[in-house]
Amino acid sequence: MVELRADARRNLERVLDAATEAFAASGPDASIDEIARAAGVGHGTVFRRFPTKDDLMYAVIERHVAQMCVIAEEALSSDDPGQAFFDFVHQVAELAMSTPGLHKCVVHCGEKPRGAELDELGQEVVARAQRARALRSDLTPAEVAPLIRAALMAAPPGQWRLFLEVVLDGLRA
Amino acid sequence: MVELRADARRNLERVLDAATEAFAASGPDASIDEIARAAGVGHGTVFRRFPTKDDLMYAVIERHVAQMCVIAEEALSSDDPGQAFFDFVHQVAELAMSTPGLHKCVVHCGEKPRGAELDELGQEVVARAQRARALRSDLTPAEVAPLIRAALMAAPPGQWRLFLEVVLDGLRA
DNA sequence: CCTGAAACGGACTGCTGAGTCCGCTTACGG
DNA sequence: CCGTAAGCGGACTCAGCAGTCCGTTTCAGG
Repeated sequence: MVELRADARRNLERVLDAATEAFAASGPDASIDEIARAAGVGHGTVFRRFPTKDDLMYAVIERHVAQMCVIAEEALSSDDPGQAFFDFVHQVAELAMSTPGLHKCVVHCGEKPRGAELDELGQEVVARAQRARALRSDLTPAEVAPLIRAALMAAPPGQWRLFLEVVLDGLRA
Repeated sequence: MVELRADARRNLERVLDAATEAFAASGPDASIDEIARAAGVGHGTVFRRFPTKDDLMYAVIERHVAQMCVIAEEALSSDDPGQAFFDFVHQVAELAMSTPGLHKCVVHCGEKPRGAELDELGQEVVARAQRARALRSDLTPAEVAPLIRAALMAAPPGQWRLFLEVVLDGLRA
């Protein structure tokens, strides 16, 4: 890809905007047709840039996932592993729940964009908190994220912070 | 519906058996074709008895939901509302998680077969426990079930009891 | 301005799954 | 054992969605 023609660049931008909006509204179920229509292009145009729907989704959520990785790395560099865990969860939840639809996409994509990296970092944050006796350790580090995610996604619109508190209370050692 | 011809009754039974198995295995995503094939009938036969897929699902899960209603009513007649709540949750969870696929169907169906009734009973169980100061009361009774359900469904196969304990610990006053 | 490569977009394919229809089959009462 | 209504089942319609193809349009450099 040397350079993008001006109209192509414009359309690419429109597609990404429309896709972001659509995925935010409908999660992974948003259809390519719907996105193309909203962007004012034919859906062939979408597929030229993103060979599959998942590729488009990766492009849309990459920024989010990367941001979460940064937060995790900050948590890992803290010298209070317990507090770091709770701060980390709150920050990531805030980010995820600002656009629940997109977060469903992150879950849907699993390891693909940088999900594996994020998982690994998150698990290390948990493991450190457990070693510091700030968290119950009968759950494995890998199990903590699904539990928290499930609680967040199950909450009615305004209530996710409360649901999160309940689960975090249950997780404390 | 006066009487059912012998072959019809036989087929109806086969369909219900196959549907139960299929829904248990795949949740609400099981297809009518798949069920009809497993039952050894054409899918037209399925639709004659159950005009829509949901109707078939209702028939399959009705027994489950009714059973849960009974458990809820027992809990309501206890004179220790706190303990009754925890016993109730454990029993319902045991029932639901014995066939997670069917439970997904129950959730999918929402109010239809007797879901509204079950919700109401469950909420009363919660409310009584809250009044007895056995449960934190910053959640509304209607919010408790979704939270617990989410935790159960998010658990890896063998771990749902642990996930349940975590959430229940978080819910205690 | 003029041309060719890049980009476009919509018609098309292929798939899956719900729900309908109707000609054929079969149970069962007389 | 026979007539008929109940029952059967698969071919069919309809809809939605991912992904492909190709004739047409448009950008941009010479």
